[in-house]
Amino acid sequence: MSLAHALLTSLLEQPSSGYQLARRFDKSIGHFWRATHQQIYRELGRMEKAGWIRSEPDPDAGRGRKRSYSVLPAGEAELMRWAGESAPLTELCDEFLVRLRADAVIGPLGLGPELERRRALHADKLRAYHAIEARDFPPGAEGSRQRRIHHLILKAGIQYEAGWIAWYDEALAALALDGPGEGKPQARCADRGR
Amino acid sequence: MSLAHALLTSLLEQPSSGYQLARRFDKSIGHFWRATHQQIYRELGRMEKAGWIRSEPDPDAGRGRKRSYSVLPAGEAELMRWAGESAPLTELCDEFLVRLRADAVIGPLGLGPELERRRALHADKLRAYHAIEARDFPPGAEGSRQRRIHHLILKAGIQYEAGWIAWYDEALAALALDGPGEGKPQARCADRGR
DNA sequence: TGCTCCATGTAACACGTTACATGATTGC
DNA sequence: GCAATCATGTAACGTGTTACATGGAGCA
Repeated sequence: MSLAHALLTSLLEQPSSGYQLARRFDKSIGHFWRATHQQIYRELGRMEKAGWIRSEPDPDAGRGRKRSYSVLPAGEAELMRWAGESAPLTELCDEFLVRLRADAVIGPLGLGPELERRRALHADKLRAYHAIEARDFPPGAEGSRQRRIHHLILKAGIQYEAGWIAWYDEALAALALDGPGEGKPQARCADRGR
Repeated sequence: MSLAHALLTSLLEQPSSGYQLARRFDKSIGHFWRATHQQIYRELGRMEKAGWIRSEPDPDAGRGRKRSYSVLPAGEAELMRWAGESAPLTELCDEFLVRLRADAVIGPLGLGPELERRRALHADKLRAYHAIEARDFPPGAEGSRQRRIHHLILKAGIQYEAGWIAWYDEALAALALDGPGEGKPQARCADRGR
């Protein structure tokens, strides 16, 4: 149940509506913690029931049924309590590695293009992170503790993407040893028969 | 639903009972895909109903009610079909980064010890992976395509752990700038009042 | 009028986790 | 006999995903 705590953090930074939170999650926290709007609404409901947050029916304009949520002292206390807890490591868990292993067992399946595609996607993300870094954390500026932490979090993303890119390069090189036949899975499948 | 496919791969490598699969998942595939025995039994039931695998009631000895599962042609076909699919990237999703961000918002919470603890855990895993690498993939040996792929998968784990270790070192250095007061969360909490 | 975006929600389902239950075999 | 381990399962729950529904606001 740490989506609740991610939301608390986000609401402390700035009180918002559920919709805004969902959109904001696409940036900042969303880089390392995904949530759909349904999850967020469900969680906001629970948090309000628990007394961690409260909602005002309509803060600025009279349009729609927009609600703005803000954190109550109990919510801040809960966040503080939770942040001090120790949590298990997030383990590496990647579906593509299962596919690779399957490929090892039942002959070459022509994963080359998918490998390239994934490498390109990681490269896109890395570029995006670097752009954010250049804009928000220019070299030379020291920054407050808060900014240093935000920078650290961004660096985790950079490190993660760069690591995958390096690995995909290695994988492409290692699988290229199979030669051009790697692109024709059907032939190999027929070979195995069964 | 890719636990099913991980199990198919594992069963193709060697037909086993559910219990053996659960244990085997602690090694090999388990390094990047976790599953409890309950999940595995549930999934094996579904897969048998789908005609992907079959079970023999008692293969070797007459002990217990052990069942041995093996992959049927339909299961192999399904695995091949699935392996060729393209899947979205696994995104970075780490609870601790949420805690860090919370720490940035509501003052220093003394995350230093937890940071050290997590770095040490990653270092343990890295050491374990390196030991496996030294044992199973000695330098100089070329190996078959299958072995190269297994090595690649292991390298993904190594890369992942090494990346986190580097990041934690950076995080420890960046947060050490706060000085020794970082170890006393209570004082800072009181400061904020509210 | 119809289209798109803003904003909130329900319902059903898939997946993973935790707790608990059961019985068989092995070793002291 | 008793404990530990092997081996399989049920039940309940928490979280995440997908599909669908609703209605207001702004604009062509």
